[in-house]
Amino acid sequence: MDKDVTVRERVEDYLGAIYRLRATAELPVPLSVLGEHFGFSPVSIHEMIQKLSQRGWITYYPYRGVILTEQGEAVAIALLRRHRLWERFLTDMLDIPWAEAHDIAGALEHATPESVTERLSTLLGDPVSCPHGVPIPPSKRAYTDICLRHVPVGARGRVTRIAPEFGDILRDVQAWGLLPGCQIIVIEQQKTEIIVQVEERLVSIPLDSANVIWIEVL
Amino acid sequence: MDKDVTVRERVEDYLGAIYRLRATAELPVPLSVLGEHFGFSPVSIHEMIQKLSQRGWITYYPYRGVILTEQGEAVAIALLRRHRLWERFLTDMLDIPWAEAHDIAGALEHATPESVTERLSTLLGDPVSCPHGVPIPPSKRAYTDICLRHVPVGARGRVTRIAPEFGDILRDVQAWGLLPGCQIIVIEQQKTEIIVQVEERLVSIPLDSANVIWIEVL
DNA sequence: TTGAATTATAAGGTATGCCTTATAATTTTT
DNA sequence: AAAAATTATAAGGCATACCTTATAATTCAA
Repeated sequence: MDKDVTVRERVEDYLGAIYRLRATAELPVPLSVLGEHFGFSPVSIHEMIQKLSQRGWITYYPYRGVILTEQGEAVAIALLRRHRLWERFLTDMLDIPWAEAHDIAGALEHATPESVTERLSTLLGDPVSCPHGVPIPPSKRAYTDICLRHVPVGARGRVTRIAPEFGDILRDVQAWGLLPGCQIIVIEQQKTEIIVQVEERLVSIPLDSANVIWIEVL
Repeated sequence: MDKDVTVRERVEDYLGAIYRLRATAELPVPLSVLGEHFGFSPVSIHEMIQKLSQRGWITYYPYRGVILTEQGEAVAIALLRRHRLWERFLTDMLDIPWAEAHDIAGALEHATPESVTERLSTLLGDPVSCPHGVPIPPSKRAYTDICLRHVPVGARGRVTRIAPEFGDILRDVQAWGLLPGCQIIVIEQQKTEIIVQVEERLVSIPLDSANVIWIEVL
């Protein structure tokens, strides 16, 4: 991996890698997979993961791996969008071979503000796939639910999905009566947990779990 | 000045700054001028200057200032060229205001390999000045041919190569009699095609094809 | 020529992401 | 249940460009 890279770039690269590695790896993405991808030592990966977790980009499940938070995913998706658009520009308008374009896009994507991204998309005719057919993420998220952690206190909503589902989360969700479809009200948000009203009961949900429960706010 | 910047980027920025500050400052450029430009402490500037000097980018005259070596100047000029070309791209093709374009170009310029620079220049019609009329340094490209699309009307030249060769281009080129070596005169340039005289015949060439036919102007 | 201003240098500090080595905690396999 | 493998954590290091403070060398101006 590059040696000469900015802090912000590294953060983006980590988030982007986690986003893409979801496809090939299980969820959450194990640190070992990240280590292999970057070619960094397990200790270094672990260190960086701690920081990303502290800063709210990812949720870290020790001995299991990481998943992106809503914000982390937004960063990763925006990055990927910039990447694909630059790829198209380089191949379509500058006739640069795809393999080379991929690497160059990997550098340009970190130097591209939102305004340029969207105008570039327009210039290219708003393409929906990269030169090899891989989809380009749209500029705005298509789905309308947000994860429970970010539902404001007092809001009412309906559980839409549990994702990613792993470990004991399904069992917990069932115990709490939080299956998809049921209505909830967020009562209180604390340091480590969120208090939610389900039917007539109050349930206390750890933040980690709140990260994988998705709500459509009503 | 930016805080989050790569080592290589910082080196380029120093060389670029020295190059530009020659205009306003005397020669050699005093470190105090550099310090003011970057907003860094004199000690930091001095430290960096030592390193640049050791690495052969600049010559340092203690108590006087610095001048670029031949290599250092080459780096600075190439950087400036990339900068100006990105500015033109951002303003001409993406309609981004110049002030903003300047800053964005300042980021993109560090992520742009030679190949992209030259193709970008071609795409823009090999402009010779930035959006505000400041000259764009020419590339010292080894090859002397330019692509047919940018050969001025009336000019005479010889076909040097077909690149990149793809699709049916070779067949078309043969049909037109435009094989490498043959002489041509550009008669007329239209929206979608270029009229070229080959031997005694007039040939109409689509712009797409004109992009891959390279001419040495005589 | 002498004093003031500028410039150079030395010494020590911060932050960051990477490294290695060693040990502890947990999970997985036998 | 015990052994093996994986994962986490602690401790100490490296490189880099910036910082401040303090002192030495040189230039410039009176």
